[in-house]
Amino acid sequence: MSTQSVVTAIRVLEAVSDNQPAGLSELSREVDVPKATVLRMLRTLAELGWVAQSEAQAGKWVLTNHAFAVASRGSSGSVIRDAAMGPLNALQLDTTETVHLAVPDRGYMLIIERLDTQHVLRAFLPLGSRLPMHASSTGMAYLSAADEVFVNEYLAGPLEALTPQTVVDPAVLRAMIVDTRARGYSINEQGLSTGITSIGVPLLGPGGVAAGSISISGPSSRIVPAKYQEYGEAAAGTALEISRALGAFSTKGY
Amino acid sequence: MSTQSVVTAIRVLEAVSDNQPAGLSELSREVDVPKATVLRMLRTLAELGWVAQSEAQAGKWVLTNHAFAVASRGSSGSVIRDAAMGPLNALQLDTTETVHLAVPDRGYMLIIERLDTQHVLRAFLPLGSRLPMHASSTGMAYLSAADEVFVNEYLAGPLEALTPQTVVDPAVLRAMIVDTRARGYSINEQGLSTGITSIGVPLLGPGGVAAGSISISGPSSRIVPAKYQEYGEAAAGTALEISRALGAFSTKGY
DNA sequence: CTTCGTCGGTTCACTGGATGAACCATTGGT
DNA sequence: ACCAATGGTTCATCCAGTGAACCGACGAAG
Repeated sequence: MSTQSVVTAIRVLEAVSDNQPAGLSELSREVDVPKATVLRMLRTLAELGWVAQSEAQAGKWVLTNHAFAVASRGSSGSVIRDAAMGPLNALQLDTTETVHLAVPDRGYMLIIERLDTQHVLRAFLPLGSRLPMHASSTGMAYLSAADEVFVNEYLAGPLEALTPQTVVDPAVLRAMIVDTRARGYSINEQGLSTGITSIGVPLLGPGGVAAGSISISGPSSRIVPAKYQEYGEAAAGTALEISRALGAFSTKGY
Repeated sequence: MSTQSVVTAIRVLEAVSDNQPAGLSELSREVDVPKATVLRMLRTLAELGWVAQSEAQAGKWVLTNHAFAVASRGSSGSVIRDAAMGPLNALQLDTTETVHLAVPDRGYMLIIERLDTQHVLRAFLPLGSRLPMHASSTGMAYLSAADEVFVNEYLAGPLEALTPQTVVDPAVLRAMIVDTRARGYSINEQGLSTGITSIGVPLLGPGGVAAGSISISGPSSRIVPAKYQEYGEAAAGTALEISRALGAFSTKGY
């Protein structure tokens, strides 16, 4: 509506982010705004240190680290991170498996922290990875704590299969969410990546609303069904601790 | 100069980032722009999903995770990350200590990846942390590979001491940079955090320009002088591999 | 070698979107 | 009851943002 130049600028910024080394005409097409305007936006954003011309390829634009710095410093995730790091550390040491901390972003789960296993066989989810909710244990855990409206909306949308094992049937997913609620933790067997299994538990923020989730992941050869309960309960205990720190159960309410 | 509304919007965004749950008047003062304008910016940014009103405290504004997602997805760091993860993984397994990947941002080093040690005694630098260059091994390593102009500029600025051991004398720092160049790695003994020692090596990008750095860190009780050389050389080897992957030495030139 | 299509980047007259002083309603401290 | 903050609204003024048309350069195709 208002401040359309700002809207354009941000859309340009996001377009740059999506198309990494992006050319002017390319961006102009993407955002559907005249080149002159796009260029002005890029110049302005460059002055502010958010984008820069790629040194490798003249004329191509890239995001700078500054954008990342600003976003990560202030992200609402940082509150969660502060509350979570201690307990997560303990959980990682207990289970010896990789532990993730994720927060929701528009239907995806965003990995904002990771504590690694000491095992040689280990998988990586780079910081900033976006995982579809239905294909990850963190996502399903989050959905199990999210309000019905959000869940319905999400399940109504297109659900991509990342592996042959990814569950994309809304009815089945709904049943899995119910199971997750009853059990206290979600289980994802190779739905995100072949050979990887993970266990997720939701985190609650102030007022008891879903704020994110944590997970324990590892190769399916190590994270076997016999361990699900042990890991699930360990993660649930950790999540409870974090949620409490976030003020999920404080009488102060919201 | 131009597109001042965009400038204002971004400045508001950064102000929100810096003051976490920030109030309207507070931001107005910070950015030195009338409340009405700030509010319009906030509303626009909210429409775009970059900021939101805190649920906990009405009227307070916070960054959303979406900002983080956009920035981290497109960050120029992602190119480095892709090139670095493999070699870093090997380095972590070799040394068994915590390994960091950092990129520069306006005089700070930004931690964009971390691979954890398996030791119980371990320190955390949350992902997204900003470390002053002169107080970190990653920073000094970066400076050792950066061009003179940048180094002079940085050393001319205010240099904060984070611990009693932090070196803040420009002349001493300059000597340390020379040493780092000769040695191939930087050493930081408790200059960032008491009890933590770390070894850093710069990464070079296309054209041989400094692009970031990696480090090995751990408690000073484990990272003792006797190990400096071993770790330093291991890190240097890893850095060389990453720099090569980044095209630092490709004949293709800049 | 010429032509064509694309690229990144520039120019400039027009106008509608952005601006900010002054305003209101609430809240909390004394 | 008062005062000084807060978050949020209004609206006349005007200048910043817009975008069609332009340029020179490059690469592929004829």
